[in-house]
Amino acid sequence: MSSKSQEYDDTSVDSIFKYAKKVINHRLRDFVPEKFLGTKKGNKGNFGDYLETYYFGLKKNNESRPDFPNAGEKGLELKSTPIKMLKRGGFSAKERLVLNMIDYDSIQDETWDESHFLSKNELILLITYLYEQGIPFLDFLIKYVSLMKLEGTDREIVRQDWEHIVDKIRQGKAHELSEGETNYLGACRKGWKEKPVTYKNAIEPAKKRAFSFKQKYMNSILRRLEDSEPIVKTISQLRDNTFDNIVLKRFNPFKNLEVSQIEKRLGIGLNKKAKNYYEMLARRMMGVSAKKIDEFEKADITMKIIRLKPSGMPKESMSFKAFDFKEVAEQSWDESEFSDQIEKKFFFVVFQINEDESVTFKKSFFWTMPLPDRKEAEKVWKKTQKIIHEGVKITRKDGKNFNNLPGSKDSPVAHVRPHGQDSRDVLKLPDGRKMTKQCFWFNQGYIKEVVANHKD
DNA sequence: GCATGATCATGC
DNA sequence: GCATGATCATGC
Repeated sequence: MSSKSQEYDDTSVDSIFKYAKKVINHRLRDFVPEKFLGTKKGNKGNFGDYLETYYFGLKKNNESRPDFPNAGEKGLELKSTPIKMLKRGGFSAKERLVLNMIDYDSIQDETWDESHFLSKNELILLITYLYEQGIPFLDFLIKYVSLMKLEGTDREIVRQDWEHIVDKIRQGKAHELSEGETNYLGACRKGWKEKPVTYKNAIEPAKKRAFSFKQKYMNSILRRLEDSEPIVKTISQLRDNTFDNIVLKRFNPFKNLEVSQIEKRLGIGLNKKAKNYYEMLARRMMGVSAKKIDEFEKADITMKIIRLKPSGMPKESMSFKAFDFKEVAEQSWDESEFSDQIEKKFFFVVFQINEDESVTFKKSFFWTMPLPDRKEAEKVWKKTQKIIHEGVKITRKDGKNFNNLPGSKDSPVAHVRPHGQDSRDVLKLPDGRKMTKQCFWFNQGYIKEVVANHKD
């Protein structure tokens, strides 16, 4: 066992993954012992070698088994891959991910399910780092650590690629192989210095090749890793426009457009049934396809979707995070989560439900809650705290739970209502009883007012 | 499995 | 059409 054997359990994928994640935002230099620093130049394989040796404590070997043979069902393979920064901002995969060498002889007897390829590459621990020209590989910043499992339609297309390559080899035509004839999995040249080799059924000797995930495929993997993306991609945009204005302007072309028209214009097809449909749509309208908006994350801006009924009344109240009864009981208003949440900057994206049930984009605007309204919310919170102290009255009727926490009639601004997976999703009250999880909500009427008061 | 934002369902 | 309890879809 290696000196790193204390750090993780090499039979557990979870344990290895957890240990691996600690390298995010670090550089190899942080882990490599002093005496091994500066001995080598930026040689290609070095990043991976150093990572295996000095961080994971693995002995370099030429075995064809995965790097962690005992982890999971088929083992876990460790791979590292570079990405590069694009001039227009954002990142892309720098190169293909080279996998195992193709053995032209033995592969002819393999089936996909029993293939050496699959046994080695079904589950990969992928370490993604930022390549920068002119700096030593020891200083490349590690950006992502992810488990890359070959599954779903990707797996099927890779299988078809694999079958295609193997067929060609069985026909003795390995020398004709090119990367372009397959989709995600390519047979790339490897060991170009070496002479072409001959093999069973060969029509003529063929250059050595390895399986690889194509660069474009690695790009798609990268897209899945990047969970946030900025709205503003270049600095020049910010020279004569504020960030807020740039965001608002993005929505201009969609004003009063029906949502399917918006999708059409954006060239996308979103799942209309998803509960986050409008949130996804709003993000795409801003030119962001990642799950999170970089600037909103950094500025702690809360984006909320509002759908107005024809009457102008929001279709729903606005929910916040479920609260912990004990926390509300013990905290002061100033340290409460709700006071934190409502002091944030909000970004509202408003859609209008029309009489014919079509939905159009109406407007978007930034908003902070005025102090008098925050005072009112404070009252609701304090009332909630008082009721929790006194013991919430819970009754059951028609199979439903009812309680005496502040309702929407008790305040023009906010109320308390359940917010859980279902009625079995409960939390403990300070007195030990259990109650359906609850959260604070902005009243529909209050949101209506906020939207109506906003002049554009 | 759970947290979260969002939405559904029902009674009055 | 509102008030309120309950639940869904997604992401991690």
